[in-house]
Amino acid sequence: MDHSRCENCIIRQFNSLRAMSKEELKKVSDSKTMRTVKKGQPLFEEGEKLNGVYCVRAGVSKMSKLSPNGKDQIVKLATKGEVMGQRSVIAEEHSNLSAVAVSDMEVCFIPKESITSTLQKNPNFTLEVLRHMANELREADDVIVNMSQKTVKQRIAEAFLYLKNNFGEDTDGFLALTLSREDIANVVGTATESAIRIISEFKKKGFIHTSGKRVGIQDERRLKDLAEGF
Amino acid sequence: MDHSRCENCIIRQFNSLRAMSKEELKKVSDSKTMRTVKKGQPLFEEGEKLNGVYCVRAGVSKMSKLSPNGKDQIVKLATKGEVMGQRSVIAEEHSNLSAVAVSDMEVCFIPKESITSTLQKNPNFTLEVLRHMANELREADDVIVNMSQKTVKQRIAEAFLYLKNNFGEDTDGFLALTLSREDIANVVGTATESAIRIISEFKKKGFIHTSGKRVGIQDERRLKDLAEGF
DNA sequence: TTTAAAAACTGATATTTATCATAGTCTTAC
DNA sequence: GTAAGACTATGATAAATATCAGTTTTTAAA
Repeated sequence: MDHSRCENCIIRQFNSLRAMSKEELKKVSDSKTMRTVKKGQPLFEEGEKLNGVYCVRAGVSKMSKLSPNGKDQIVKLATKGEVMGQRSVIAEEHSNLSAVAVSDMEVCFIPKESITSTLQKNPNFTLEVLRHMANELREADDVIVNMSQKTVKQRIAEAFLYLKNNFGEDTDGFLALTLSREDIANVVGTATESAIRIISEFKKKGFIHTSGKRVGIQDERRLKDLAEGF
Repeated sequence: MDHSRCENCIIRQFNSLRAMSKEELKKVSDSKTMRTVKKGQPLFEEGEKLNGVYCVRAGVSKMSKLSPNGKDQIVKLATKGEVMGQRSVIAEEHSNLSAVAVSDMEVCFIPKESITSTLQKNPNFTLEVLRHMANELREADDVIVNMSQKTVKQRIAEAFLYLKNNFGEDTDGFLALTLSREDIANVVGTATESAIRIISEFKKKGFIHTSGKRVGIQDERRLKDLAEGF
């Protein structure tokens, strides 16, 4: 079985492409191009016109927005199954976010015609995309609330729990996805030094253990309590 | 012409209901119920199961989420044309937000069956809803970035400009939508006292003028500069 | 119109977070 | 293996924001 064909791709089950028909998938598969992206490399930039979407087969990308003062707010981490750029293609806008790989990635680029034509013809697909987007919108609402109601300490605790739940741990008990301190700061929206300070504090208190930039969770219970405000 | 019928309702042009067919609109119109909501009254609560959506004909509602510490973050102000509760109905979830009128409202309650059945049958409608939601998602991303990268002062300046652009001014030169200081604080995610202090400062500097809780914009240029970080 | 309640305001202070400076520690490319 | 550059770490300080306590003003109900 040719796993480079969308028809046979398991990843599809995680996203709205599962609502496509066999024929539609064949067309997508014929038009798509595979691409590997090394850690640190960009997939696309804020303001760029996207001619298609990126379906993530492996690895993780940060999606962020740069501010005039040089800070880069990470809005979302896109991982296996995620279709990046979908929002911009649907709204027919230039991208509102930049995407940069935070680990080596394997992605499929799907030209936007494949997507938009299926949106016109297959109501099941459209509905499936709509459901996905409804979920993303709730998640975004939650982030807004967290940003405004939780302290930096709580947000960092939450970020570590999120990383564990979504990307798991390696065999040594460290979080499988290692982010730089700067990226962690940009996820929770604080200064890099503040993030580092709080990470040190968590380590001293025995919530986590670290080795270089790697972080492992030691006391999930207390991290959770902190994140929830006890 | 009967303006209580959706077919003849102008408001429809502002939202995804414009993609409905004549027959679908008739069905919606037969199943809907009109309701007035006084300022301060709730439309629905966070966690509530919504049996339909609310189409706003007049007035404004705040959509917010309560945190354990008692703060209420306002995520969105819904106004004429907005279809409230759509996200929850599509995702088949209980509402993630509460809705409370901030001015006297007139809304139409549309049972969810009218919406979901049209979503199944009319791809144009589904696509239209999808486009709307793609826009809401970008707006939510923008709020996240503002929350984390701008100071409270900048966010309050922005809020006043937003209120002017979206709701206009009355004949006396005050913002047509008057929010309490507490609501303003909850929009920008700060303590009520902090918001009041900054509003006083804006007044002293001549950016705005006030009368009771009402606020009027005096120097839009400088407010804009402040909001953008100059 | 009076009056009680709610909302707006102000000051003092505490806490949180950012900024600047500098030192140590990892990587990575040669 | 080592040197340069990038990242992590920590201290000192400044700035932003929250909290608490109280006063004044506004609003709305009797």
